[in-house]
Amino acid sequence: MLAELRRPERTFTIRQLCQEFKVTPRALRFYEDKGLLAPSRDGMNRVYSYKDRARLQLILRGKRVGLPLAEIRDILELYGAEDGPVMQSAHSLKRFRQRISEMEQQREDIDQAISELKTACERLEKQLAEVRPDLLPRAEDYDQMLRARLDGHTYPLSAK
Amino acid sequence: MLAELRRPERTFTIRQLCQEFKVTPRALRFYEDKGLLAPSRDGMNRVYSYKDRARLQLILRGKRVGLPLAEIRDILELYGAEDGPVMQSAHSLKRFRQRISEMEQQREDIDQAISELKTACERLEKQLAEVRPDLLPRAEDYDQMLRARLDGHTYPLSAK
DNA sequence: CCTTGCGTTGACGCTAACGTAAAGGGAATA
DNA sequence: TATTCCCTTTACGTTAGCGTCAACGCAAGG
Repeated sequence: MLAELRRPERTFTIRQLCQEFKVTPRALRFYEDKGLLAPSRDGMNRVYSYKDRARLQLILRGKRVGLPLAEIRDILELYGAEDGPVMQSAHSLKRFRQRISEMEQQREDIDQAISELKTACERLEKQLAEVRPDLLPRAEDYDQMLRARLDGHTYPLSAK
Repeated sequence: MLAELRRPERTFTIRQLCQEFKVTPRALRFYEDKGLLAPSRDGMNRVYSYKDRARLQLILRGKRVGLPLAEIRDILELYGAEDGPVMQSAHSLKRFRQRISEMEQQREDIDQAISELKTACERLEKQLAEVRPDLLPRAEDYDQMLRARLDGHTYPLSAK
């Protein structure tokens, strides 16, 4: 009984999660409809637990790297199922390994794209500096650049 | 006149590019329709140059990292335009910088996802080893892994 | 001449991932 | 009591990115 006041006892309304993660209620209900979330209910209303919140984080991360919801759902199931028919697990294993190598490829693509976009931006900036120096990025923008850079590898928390 | 026989004189039919990059003619025409490609013509027929091929590579890479075609088109225009209205370039510059930091975020997400998927796979594999060792990956699968790794930067992946 | 094969341009179809009302329940507040 | 929120479900609308015919042109081969 004492152990239960840990912390993860907190729950969330749909609005709270939506504001925190910048998504719409429609999206959350949609994910639920597709089997990615399964919040409990208080009467009619949805009640999201800490675990649900964690799942939502995973869902959104999956989305950012371009996974379709169906894939994300499969991955989430993998996390929550030590059980289940083993044959299916064996099959999942293959697919996940494949996913991994795909994502490694994707990582390379991103690195490439980033560096190319960077050099292209520099070129554009130089050209702009010659013709219209007044249009160049100012303090405001550098501020944003710095924040991005610092958040990058100093604060592993980020997630916004 | 002598300089013109460099190499990039080679051209490609729509089929050739499609086979090389594992896309359909429909896709190429679609990209053209959306302003991402502009091959020359031999009568009615499309003739793709080396530059067109290069653009296609960029398009596909963009797709793999999750960029919408419209974004990719803008980026491609950035590469080919020293000219154009400067004001627009100034605006583009901001957007591209933003894109860059988005993609850096995306890179982190992918790294996270990869390592999580890897540990999940290992867990699953161990569990499988105890119950059904006969279902574990065999030579065949390693073969496929190797191929994936080697082909890595030659072939796209898609998710169909 | 006719088929085979690769090319073309519409035009309609389809899936994913939501957006956007429409219509209503239940609680708190004016 | 009436208004105001926040929640619910059902259902149709929308956008991106092609897939899939349909109908036709042209060139080579049998």
